[in-house]
Amino acid sequence: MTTLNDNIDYRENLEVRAQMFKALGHPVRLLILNLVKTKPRHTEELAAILSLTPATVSHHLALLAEAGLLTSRKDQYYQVYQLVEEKLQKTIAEIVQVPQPGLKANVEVDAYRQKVVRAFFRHGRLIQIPSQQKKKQIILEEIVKVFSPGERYTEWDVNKMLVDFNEDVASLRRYLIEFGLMQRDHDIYWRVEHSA
Amino acid sequence: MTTLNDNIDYRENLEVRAQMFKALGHPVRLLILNLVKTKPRHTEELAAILSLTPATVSHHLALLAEAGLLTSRKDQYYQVYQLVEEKLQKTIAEIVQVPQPGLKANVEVDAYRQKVVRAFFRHGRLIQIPSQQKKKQIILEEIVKVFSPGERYTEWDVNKMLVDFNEDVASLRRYLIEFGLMQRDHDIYWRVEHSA
DNA sequence: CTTTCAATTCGATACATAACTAATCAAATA
DNA sequence: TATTTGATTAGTTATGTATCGAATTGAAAG
Repeated sequence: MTTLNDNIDYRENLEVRAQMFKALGHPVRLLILNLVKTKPRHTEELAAILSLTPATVSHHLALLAEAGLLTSRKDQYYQVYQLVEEKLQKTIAEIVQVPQPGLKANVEVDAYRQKVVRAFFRHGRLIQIPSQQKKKQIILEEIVKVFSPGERYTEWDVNKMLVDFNEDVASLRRYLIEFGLMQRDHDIYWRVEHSA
Repeated sequence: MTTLNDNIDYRENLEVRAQMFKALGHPVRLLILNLVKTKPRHTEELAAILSLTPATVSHHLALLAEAGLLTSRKDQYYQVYQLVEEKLQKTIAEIVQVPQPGLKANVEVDAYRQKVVRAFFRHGRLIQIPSQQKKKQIILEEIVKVFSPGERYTEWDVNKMLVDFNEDVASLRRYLIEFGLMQRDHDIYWRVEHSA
């Protein structure tokens, strides 16, 4: 189960990782990383090389340090910045990847389903049969739930159950077959089991 | 040699890479990448999942696509976005790395040296001996150039050459020895060769 | 213990970005 | 061909960022 705390951790993690990419998302900061890679350097030195003021460079260095890409130490008068090599060894994919792979995704997919369901059902009845396949698929999957797997139904049974959703039972019946959610043999209908 | 065109290419490359990191630098866009990773998805679907308007999601998708992280195709009514897996397989280091490693760095290091030199020399004379080691090092390295490697100088020779820079020849002589740029044996001085 | 000097912080300005609503576009269906 | 509908663009607002000059800080040197 996803608890409230999990979600907070998850969001924060996400922020931290976005922050790291944001730190990398400026040409000056990429230059700084490359300059610091050859050897540790101090603020004024970088400012002279980059033709920027120390104030501006200090700002960029702070962002890089906050993202954990640089560390700094005092040397004589100077604040010397050094690259944290390990941070650069991961692939983009490793950082982008969210911790909970399956779980979260399933919860989220429901959001779209629910939106479609809410749009087409009112008080348990189907306002209108959607013309678009993706939406049709979703509302048919909802409707087919009233049929028990394994049980057999006559066409009259089916009609009686479908009319609760919409007057156009003929279309609904046809679509349920067409989308592979039900099958028929002459007058006998049954719900199709779907594999995961 | 670095030509003007090289520098333009280099800058543009830099911009492109910064742009790619910038595209990754937002929590919503990281979520989108993760959602699209499981399967291709369309704008409206993502909007529903993320509780954002289609317009906003469209904006994020455009940034990700421009960075080459997503491709899209039309499917029925929908614009379906798909992950470009290869783009995520590189390490941060590979992307941060500038094309010209040695060359550029050397040119840039000079910027700081030149700033220091300009600050302490006027009309070829040393205004003042810097107290800070890093700066002292730089100006001494400049001064020592007047001595030819391999040649021998008496203290009187040395003084005569150093007085052109500054009256305080005693200090200059002492520092040149101290910083390992020259060596002496009694009255004979010579310039020290440095290895690369 | 005062002075020096690089680094940082502050304040201001110009520019960029994220979010929404509303308008427009373009493709698929009827 | 007209209509539907998802996607995008345009317009707007609030927030965030990059840059500089000036003021402040704090550590090292005399």
